[in-house]
Amino acid sequence: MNKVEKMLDIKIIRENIEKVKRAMLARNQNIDLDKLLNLDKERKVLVSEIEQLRIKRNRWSEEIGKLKKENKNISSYFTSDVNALKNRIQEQDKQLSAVENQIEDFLIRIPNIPDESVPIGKDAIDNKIIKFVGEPKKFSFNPKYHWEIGEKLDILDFNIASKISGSRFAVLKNEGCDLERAIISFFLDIHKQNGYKEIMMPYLVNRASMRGTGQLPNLEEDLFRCANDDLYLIPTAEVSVTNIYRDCVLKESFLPQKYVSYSACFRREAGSYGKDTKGLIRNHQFDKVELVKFVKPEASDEELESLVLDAGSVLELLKLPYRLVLLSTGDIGFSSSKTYDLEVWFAGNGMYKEISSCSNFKDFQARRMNIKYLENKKREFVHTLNGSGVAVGRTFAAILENYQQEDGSVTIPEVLQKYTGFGVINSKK
RNA sequence: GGAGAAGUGGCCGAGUUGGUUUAAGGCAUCAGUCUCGAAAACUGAUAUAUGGGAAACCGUAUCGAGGGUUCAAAUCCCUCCUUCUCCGCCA
Repeated sequence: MNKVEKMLDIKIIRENIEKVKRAMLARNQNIDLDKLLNLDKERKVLVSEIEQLRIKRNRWSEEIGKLKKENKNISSYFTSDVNALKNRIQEQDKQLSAVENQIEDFLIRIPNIPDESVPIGKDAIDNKIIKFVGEPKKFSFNPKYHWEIGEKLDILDFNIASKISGSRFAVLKNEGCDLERAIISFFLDIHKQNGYKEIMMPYLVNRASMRGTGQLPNLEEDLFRCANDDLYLIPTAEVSVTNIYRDCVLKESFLPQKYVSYSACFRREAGSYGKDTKGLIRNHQFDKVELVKFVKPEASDEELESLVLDAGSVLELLKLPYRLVLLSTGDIGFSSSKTYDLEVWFAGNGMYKEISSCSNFKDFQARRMNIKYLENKKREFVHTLNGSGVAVGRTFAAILENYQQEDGSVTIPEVLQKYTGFGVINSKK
């Protein structure tokens, strides 16, 4: 299987070398593609040499087999040539697998090619704001940060969290628990109404799954790993859900498949030491409702747009102001071809912050995972997409900040009240 | 964690003394014959990847994964994975 995956990938690079080079440049990636192509040529030569040797060997063996069946003397066939042939094949085979390993190592680290509609840019500064939805509320007082509000209401506790686990963890208490569960249920219900099937997946996955969606090998340092069992904690339900169809051939009529999945997510947040150290924004463990789609290639552009609408719909229903941003080539993730971020308004900071990331991976993940479908009796790779629908912890925080009242209480968005059973969280003090 | 059994093509299932076996047989699917039409029956086709070729076609690899023995492995040896059964332990 791995060999298949390699060769298909390299075929595309071989045939579109200039395009791939430009794409890597746009991503600020320094990958020696010429070296890769040389390895590819080397591979080709070795393969055909080995094939020639095998043809010889197979004919020879066949001959011996025939004679043996007829009980004829075969000793004359065992000349030193036969052994030489065998040894030669073994040697060449070793060389080949060394070359293939090098190619594999190259390919697995090459990111996806950005879609043509993605703005070229160095980083987040070159992202393009598409639209604003809803308007930030004007406060007659100085709005507080969500962790201040939450601790005062005794629904968040970071002291206990750091004692039990360390920094970047949160403990939810009292109505905080209700609110968290309410948000999760609300998200799931809305997305199910929009045609997504709910699924609950394992939080621990193997290496192959992480490679499939593209977290490995490059993002290893941002993953929690259980060394004894060589399992990883998922940084997003995307990993478990997208891998459902790894090594599968789907019927055309089966597509599109749309899933919604709640999960806890785990991230080491290596390299973000200074950022968002307080509150719920950047924790090692957080809840998220994820949307995942498997679609036919010609549908994926459109499916990304509808995915963005589906993610945005829950924010609109919660009446949380947000803006939609198209990420530049310098800011999109490793596996993605095109990504929109939804950034929700945080009244405390007075800024928009990411609450959902919706991506079209095209066939990038499908190639890694070998997910195909039958198109006119031919097998083609599916396209995969996913997006948060949306991050639960950040929604919790956004509600606190946007719905805070001057007296320190927080009102609950109307659509959530049937889930929480209450309309306001008051201070107990 | 301990003991045992098994993993073959879309599915079922042969193969177990290594040798014209990519793999019998059945089911399913597709096409054709027959029929007014259908069923039945009959005939034929039906894996994937990759290399060569305009094509017909030819080659190579693949019988859970990886490695080994051999001129030759689905068949022998080693490691790993998965599933099932029994025991133990815990929810």
